[in-house]
Amino acid sequence: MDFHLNFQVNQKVYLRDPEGSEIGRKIVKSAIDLIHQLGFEHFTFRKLAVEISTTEATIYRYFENKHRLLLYILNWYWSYMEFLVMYGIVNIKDSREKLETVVELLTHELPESSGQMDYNKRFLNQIVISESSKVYLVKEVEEINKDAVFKPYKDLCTRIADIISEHNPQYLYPRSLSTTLIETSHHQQFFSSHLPKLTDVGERGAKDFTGSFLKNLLFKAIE
Amino acid sequence: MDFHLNFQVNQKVYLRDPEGSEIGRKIVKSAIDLIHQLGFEHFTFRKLAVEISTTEATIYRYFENKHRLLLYILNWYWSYMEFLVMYGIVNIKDSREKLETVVELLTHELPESSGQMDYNKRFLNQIVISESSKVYLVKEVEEINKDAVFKPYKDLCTRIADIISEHNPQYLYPRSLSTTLIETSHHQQFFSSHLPKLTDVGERGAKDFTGSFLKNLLFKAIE
DNA sequence: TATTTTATGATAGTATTGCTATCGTAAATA
DNA sequence: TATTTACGATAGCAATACTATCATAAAATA
Repeated sequence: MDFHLNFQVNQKVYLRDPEGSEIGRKIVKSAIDLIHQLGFEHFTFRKLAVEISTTEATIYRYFENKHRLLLYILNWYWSYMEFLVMYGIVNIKDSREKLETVVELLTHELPESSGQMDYNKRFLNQIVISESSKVYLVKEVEEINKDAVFKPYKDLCTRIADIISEHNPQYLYPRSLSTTLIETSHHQQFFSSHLPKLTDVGERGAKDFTGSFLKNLLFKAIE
Repeated sequence: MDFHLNFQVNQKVYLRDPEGSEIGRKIVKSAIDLIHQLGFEHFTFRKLAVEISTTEATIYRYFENKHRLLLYILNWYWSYMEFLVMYGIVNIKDSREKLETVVELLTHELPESSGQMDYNKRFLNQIVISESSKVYLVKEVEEINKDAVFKPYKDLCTRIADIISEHNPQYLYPRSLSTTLIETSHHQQFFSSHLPKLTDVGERGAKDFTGSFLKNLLFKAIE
């Protein structure tokens, strides 16, 4: 049996659905490669256009600007992560075990899905770690938020918060703890790799270390 | 008695010391106002030059680019915060009380220092919340780090980590918990103000809420 | 006091970025 | 077959991110 994973990204994020055409899919796929390679600040539509042998004009027909393209990529990631969380905890009865699974998912490489969505998962993971906060840490955040473009992030937050509340209905900060897990998984991984003195990573790998730290933090907070 | 608070920012951050001239001080002061007003992405040296009636060339003689100027502002903030932490816990014996003081400092407005450094503290606080991660979340982070320009952040991290270890010498992640407190104080305040559904803020103010959440998180983690 | 250094302003210029507009053509659709 | 549409090609423009040069005023030094 073969099945498709299809995450419908909010229409407000794009001008023309990139999933709907060969070139659209190439834009997103190559954008992931190029943002990973150059960093978001040095990434431009012109460079992307050269990379995939098309023109800036074509890319602008799909996305208003590079911020929206990054938002598209992150929406896809957040939706995928929510799916992985739901898929990962199905059949698990113990809420503690569910939360352990969540932390593992947040701190380890994305699985190579068998589907046709052949984004480079390692690059995507790096982008989430290094660039994701740039989509909301902008002056226009509230204006942007009106289009519900952060819904996938909020949904993921809610999903994890629900498991936290299931484990401890008395805990007062399930949503904040949920976003703290997500954001902390990013910056602890980033610091572990690039500014290790800001962490206690030692000789361990960034992902394992971050996983241990987060589990400790999480369970102490709610148990 | 009157005394000067003077934080010597690492020389690698600037080309010419802005503290050493009238126009240099005006550059930093107005940069804080303008970055707060426009957001870092929309902030440019040209706009700053117009604002203080000078030329781009003059500003470029002080700072290589706007990233370095932001780094200067944050170095000043981190040094000031380290001072406030040291000053705030002096004479306190109880390590728990010390940590409570730290969280208060991290989540509340900076005091208007009596000194001559008349940066707008409210704006500075907002900049730290919204823009600080942009100085390290860049592709060139390791190259930049070689100039020790993150030392004030690391010093602040160490200072808080030391108090954590004082309170609980067995705790395994004092530095990571320290950076998590700092970073979480930023994004929980940001989310509380702009994307409140990602938090449990309710009717409370962003700062009080974040303070409560962080204290709960911190003491559960180490006690 | 004379002289040199230094800081700034004025002006110019260049490459890149971010974005819009127009037009022709090929492919898909009606 | 007619018509819509998607894309490529090309042009262009305002803003950004710088760099360079030169004159002058002020400050430091001889």
